[in-house]
Amino acid sequence: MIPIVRFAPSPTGKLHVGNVRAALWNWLFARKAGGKFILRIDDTDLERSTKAYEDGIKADLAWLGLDWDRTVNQSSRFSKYDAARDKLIEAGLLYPCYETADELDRKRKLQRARGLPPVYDRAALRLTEDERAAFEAEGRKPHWRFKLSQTPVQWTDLIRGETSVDTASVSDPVLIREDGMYLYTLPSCVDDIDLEITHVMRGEDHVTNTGVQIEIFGALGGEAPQFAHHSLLVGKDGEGLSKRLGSLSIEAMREDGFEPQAITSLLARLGTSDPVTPVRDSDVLAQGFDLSRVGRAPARFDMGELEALNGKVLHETDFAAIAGRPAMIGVDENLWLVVRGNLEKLSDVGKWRGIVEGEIDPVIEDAALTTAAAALVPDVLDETSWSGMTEELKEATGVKGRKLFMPLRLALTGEQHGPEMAALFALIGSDKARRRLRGERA
RNA sequence: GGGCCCUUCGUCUAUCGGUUAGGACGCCAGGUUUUCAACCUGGAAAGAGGGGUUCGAUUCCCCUAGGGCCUGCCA
Repeated sequence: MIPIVRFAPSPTGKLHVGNVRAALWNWLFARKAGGKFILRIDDTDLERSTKAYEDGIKADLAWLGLDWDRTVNQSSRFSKYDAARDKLIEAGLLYPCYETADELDRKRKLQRARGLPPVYDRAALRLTEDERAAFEAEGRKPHWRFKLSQTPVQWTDLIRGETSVDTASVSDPVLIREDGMYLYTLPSCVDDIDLEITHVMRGEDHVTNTGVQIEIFGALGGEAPQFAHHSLLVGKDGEGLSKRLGSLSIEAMREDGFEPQAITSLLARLGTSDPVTPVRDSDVLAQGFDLSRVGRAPARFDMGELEALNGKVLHETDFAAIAGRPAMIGVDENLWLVVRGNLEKLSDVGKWRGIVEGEIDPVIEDAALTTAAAALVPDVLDETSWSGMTEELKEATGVKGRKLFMPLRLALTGEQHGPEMAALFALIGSDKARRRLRGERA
């Protein structure tokens, strides 16, 4: 049996690190096993779902290199959900309710105040024909709830092990809203059956849903897939991530200049016992992906860690792999190899290109030294010129070590840190080098 | 309030009752004829607290504390 998994975002917002971790893990799981990865767009909420968000989600996934074998929009499958609805009604497992949202809210508050769990009391089940007719005559439209078995539901979770949810402590879930719109629960089960999903991997915020959905799978006559619930990501300080999702959107990260491989390298292994390392090839991540190495505690997502990893990804990137990027315009392989080890973001390459090809204001720390150096710059520079010049300078002035090299670096690049000077020196050229060493803008 | 899950170096984690509690990232120091990166060597760094069970608990049980999630006509 080849695994078939799905990632099922609602197009009501942007993808963020939490979402993407779930998407990535599903993708890795499928990739490793030679299975299928289905992108299911959960757009049953016609009002909140937008094509723009859907396109954005697809663009983000594509950018991250997560390709899908098939894409399905729930909004085009309502007839299937209708059939499932009818089947459940016929089985007596889907019943109409007439409480308003306010009434339900009041009930819940009352239960809580009395220290009781806020579970729906099934009052609608006790409605007589006449009472129902009266509500309908009032113009009330029903919403529909699934009748839970009120017994413990058990499954072997691929991450959490033996897991159970007692559906006696859960409200009968509303499957269909008053306006006839399907909520997430039923379509998800219908599609999982219909698309022959074998494994559902999602965040642990869905654990209770899984208990409910296993009953729905049964009621629909389908076989429940295997489940794996991973812990959620939390922020650097251990707080829930939901508060600052804005800056954590994949779109924002792309705009910030992060490499997709940095994101996938971190998210694939964060929260597992595998070390986080820069991995350019996602298939390598896939081969090593193993649910038995996933921890159960919430893992911290730290932007600083991503930044560090982003640099490492760049340091190992070959020119050919990156030459086509907009930030690389005007950058040749030679320059790339010289500066890549000093990049944090790809956009930094522009700074170094400017230092080599453009003009800078030299920083003169030791004018006597740099002036002396200017006189020693050969007319034609190659990779060996630097050591020759610095050697002569050392003999002539007696200055050595950091006191010798740092003033030269500052004058020639305007920066305290940077790539190997021998290589940079040659790229800058003798003319410009002389002027910079004399403190002239060049 | 109720339910579920979680708690080992700063971070991610290993440990299936007996270990000098291991690794990775990060950090610090030294080396690599200057810096950054890379690399090499070395180093500091952890069992939330309290009770049990046991010859022996990081490991099993209970309590407390802390954190996450659920508790929607959201997904």
